[in-house]
Amino acid sequence: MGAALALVGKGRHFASLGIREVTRQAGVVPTSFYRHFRNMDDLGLQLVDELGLVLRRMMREARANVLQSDKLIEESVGIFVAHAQANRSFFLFMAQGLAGESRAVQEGIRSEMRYFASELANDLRRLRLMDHLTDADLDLTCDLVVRTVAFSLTDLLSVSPDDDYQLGQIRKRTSRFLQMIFVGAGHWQSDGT
Amino acid sequence: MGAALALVGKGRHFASLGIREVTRQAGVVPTSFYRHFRNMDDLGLQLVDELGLVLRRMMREARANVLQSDKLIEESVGIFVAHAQANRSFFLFMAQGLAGESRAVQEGIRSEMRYFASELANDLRRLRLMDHLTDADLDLTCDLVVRTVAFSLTDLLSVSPDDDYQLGQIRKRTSRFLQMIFVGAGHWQSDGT
DNA sequence: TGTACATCAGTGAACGCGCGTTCACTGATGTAC
DNA sequence: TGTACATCAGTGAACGCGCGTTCACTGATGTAC
Repeated sequence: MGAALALVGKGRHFASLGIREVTRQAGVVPTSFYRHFRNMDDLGLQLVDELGLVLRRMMREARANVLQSDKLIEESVGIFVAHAQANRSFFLFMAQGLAGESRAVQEGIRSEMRYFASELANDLRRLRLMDHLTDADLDLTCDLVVRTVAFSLTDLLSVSPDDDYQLGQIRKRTSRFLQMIFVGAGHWQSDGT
Repeated sequence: MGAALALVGKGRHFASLGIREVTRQAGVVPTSFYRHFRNMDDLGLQLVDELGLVLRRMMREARANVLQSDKLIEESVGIFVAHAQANRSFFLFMAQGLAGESRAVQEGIRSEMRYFASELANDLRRLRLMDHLTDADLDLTCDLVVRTVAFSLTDLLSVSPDDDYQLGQIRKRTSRFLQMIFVGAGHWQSDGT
């Protein structure tokens, strides 16, 4: 699994990887592959599971650091960008998988995103921000937020990992996106939408 | 090119297609491939060009139909969904290419999206909606709109093309996303953001 | 403490097959005179 | 109107190579008695 991730990290698309290629990168004989996976799709699914762990770890850190900040959005985006950098290959895999070949992987990633959005909704409810929204509208907002952040992945992963200027630009732009969404959510239904 | 699109339409990922596979689908001998393309990347780039035409055609139709409507957003989203259905394979290719293997294809699609966003900004300026926004903030808004719509592609393309119920759901959800963004844009800078 | 056995990741040879790419070719269509 | 030539999409045989997958194997580690 580490080898497959490494290849994705080097710019390859997961759908184009072969078994021999992955085992070669892993420094192991091709036959060993079958000890662990039935085929590449199976490997992909196990990567999705591990991706889930990475995301949960990120969420935990975000919750710990953000509560004591007055700049919730900037802080959250910062943590997201930092995690995306630290787990570049995982997030590349995620971005690829959303439009990937395997329906199962696609569904898995989508479900991780749904989970993420619902956790975000819980947090906002707990913090009593957005109290004027119905549950359905809060879910809508959180879904939009998660999508926006996920799309930023594409930007993030296409610039060099140590181009700090561009990274800063993306962070700023993503923060503004989220601010605009939250302004929209703040005025939702209160005016004549 | 049609053959490659057809394979993508059948659920294959562009990155995993081979030359022999494409020519087989085209009903032609493998050698013929080289009459038209240098390699698969080259084919991808030419597909991006054609994708541009498809998008421009869509934009033209949207402009023609939307102006005389009082429900700008629903109407626009409807046209988008209709085009995405009619050119399913093209839009699948677009969704794949955003996180694809070829940097050039990626950049091409991204640039089509930028163009789309800037045209949208021009239209909004011309219609004198959003007059209170600076140019930079209007661009920001339009970028966010285009991203949101593009992300909906992923939803759209993962449901069966004739599942009208789900299609309606996606259309409704996407419209609400855009409404929320425009509410946000409408209150941007006017309150204390 | 020592012996026997189960588990399991990794090995290495072998298979048939489809891959990308080369080459010299054919045959239809358009163009010049 | 007819002849000669250029252009160009497609042909078909051939190449060497890497692919996925099978098989019987080795050797280390853990477990039972």
